[in-house]
Amino acid sequence: MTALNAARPLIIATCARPSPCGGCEARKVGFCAPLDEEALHAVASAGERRTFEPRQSLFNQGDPATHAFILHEGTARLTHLLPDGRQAAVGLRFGGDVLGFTTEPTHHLAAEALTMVSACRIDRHRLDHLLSQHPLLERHFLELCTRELAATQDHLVALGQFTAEERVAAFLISLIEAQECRGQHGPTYDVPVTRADVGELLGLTLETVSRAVSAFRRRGWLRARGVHEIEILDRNALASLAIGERQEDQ
Amino acid sequence: MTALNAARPLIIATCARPSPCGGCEARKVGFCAPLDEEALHAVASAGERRTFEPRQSLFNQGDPATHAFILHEGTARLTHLLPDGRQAAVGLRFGGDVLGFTTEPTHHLAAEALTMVSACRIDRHRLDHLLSQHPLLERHFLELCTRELAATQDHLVALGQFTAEERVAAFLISLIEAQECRGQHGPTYDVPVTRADVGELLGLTLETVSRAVSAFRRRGWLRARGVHEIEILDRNALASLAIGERQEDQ
DNA sequence: CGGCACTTTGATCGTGGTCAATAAGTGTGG
DNA sequence: CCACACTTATTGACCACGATCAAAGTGCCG
Repeated sequence: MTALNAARPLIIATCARPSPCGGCEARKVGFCAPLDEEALHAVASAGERRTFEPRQSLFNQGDPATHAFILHEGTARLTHLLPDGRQAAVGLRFGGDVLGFTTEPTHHLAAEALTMVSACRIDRHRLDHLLSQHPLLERHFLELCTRELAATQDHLVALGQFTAEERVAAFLISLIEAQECRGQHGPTYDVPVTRADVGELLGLTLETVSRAVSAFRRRGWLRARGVHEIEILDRNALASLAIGERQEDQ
Repeated sequence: MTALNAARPLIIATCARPSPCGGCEARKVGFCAPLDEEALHAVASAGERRTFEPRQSLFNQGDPATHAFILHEGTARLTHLLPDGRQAAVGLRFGGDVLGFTTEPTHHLAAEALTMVSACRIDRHRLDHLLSQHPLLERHFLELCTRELAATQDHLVALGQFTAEERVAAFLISLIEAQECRGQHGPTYDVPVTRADVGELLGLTLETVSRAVSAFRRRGWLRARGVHEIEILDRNALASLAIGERQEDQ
């Protein structure tokens, strides 16, 4: 058993990562981070800026995959609907992430805004062309995709092996980390999703999610500040659950 | 509810896909498919061919990610070990797939051979260099990564929403499809994994996997031919479970 | 204030986990 | 070739975690 693995919580969330370079807001994170001027301009002019209301969909499952989206502001989630009506959420996406970039002719997932979202909608063919024109851009896409894959694999491990409380803890920790990556610090974080949304992300019912949060609150690990805001009181306790160290204590 | 979604089973398996081009065996599928002569030669000479016994590991969780592997022959699996000893499997990988290609300094997953495996081990820096030299190669990597992501998302949906029998059915169907992609046809397929392995892939115990297979056998959906070989008798029944149409019938 | 969506909590049930015993393969050496 | 050890698979009995069903409770917006 190779014990010393750098354990990390499930990441439903942060695929794009911050980069040290400064400049305009949109460039600090993810997609726009290390691109040269030319590529940046090419992408901006090839795409079309759009905004979406909360719960509005960027694209639906089954839609022809004619466009990809680059998320600038806000939070979105990717969902999959099963033939019998069950719905699963595959992850959350934030500023800097790319959505709907697929090799298949139709979107296999739907993308839905959770908050106000501003995104750049770009034609797939034009994007492919841009990728072959700008090696840096293509490299950047490969890196984003690799990270997104790693995050999805973490999520998969969590759904395969974690208990309900571990999953909820992992969700909270990765939500926090996503916000810290984007400059939101302090013990208070906002939770832009309902209990039902969290349930769909974690393969749990909304009641089970609620019970887990209540249990954390009862143990003094967190406190509710308004409905969609939480204050973390014992991050270590949550983090320990979130990486899959079984709780021996109470 | 956009009903007409092209439903597909969970794919723990096939990321590389066959390509129409002929030529040497290694080129028919996945990694080596559409590469130009030059890139192909460059990769072959930069990497080092290695073979692995069943249950031998290509790399371990926590190892420095100094090399990536291109799988030529055989089946491998990617696993993650939790601090408390629980183990999860993230997927199976076959000929043409790339393993251990990560942006992080260490491998977060382990890769283990299930059958005899022949793979090409290549230094990460040299690979990065090759990628920037050969746009076709980089494009190919991006495509593989995108497919692997889609497969992992399917897997995730299955672990989030499927019952035990649905998961096992989905596993069998995707195993079959992976073999058909690689030229193995006929109603008989081999299952290069133990019940415990399947359990780790599906977030189930080995007993539950065994019960599901027994149930399928009892219903006349399949028959065991030797230990690691099954004959599919009613593929439609399995496929229906595998895409998440709830079984009304017994 | 009413209406509505979301959350919390409780009671009960069922799927799948756990523990255990047996059976069936698989490989090794006598 | 069989005996033996060992791994893997099957099946059963029981139990627990989380789903389901149900009913308050809470916050938000018109």
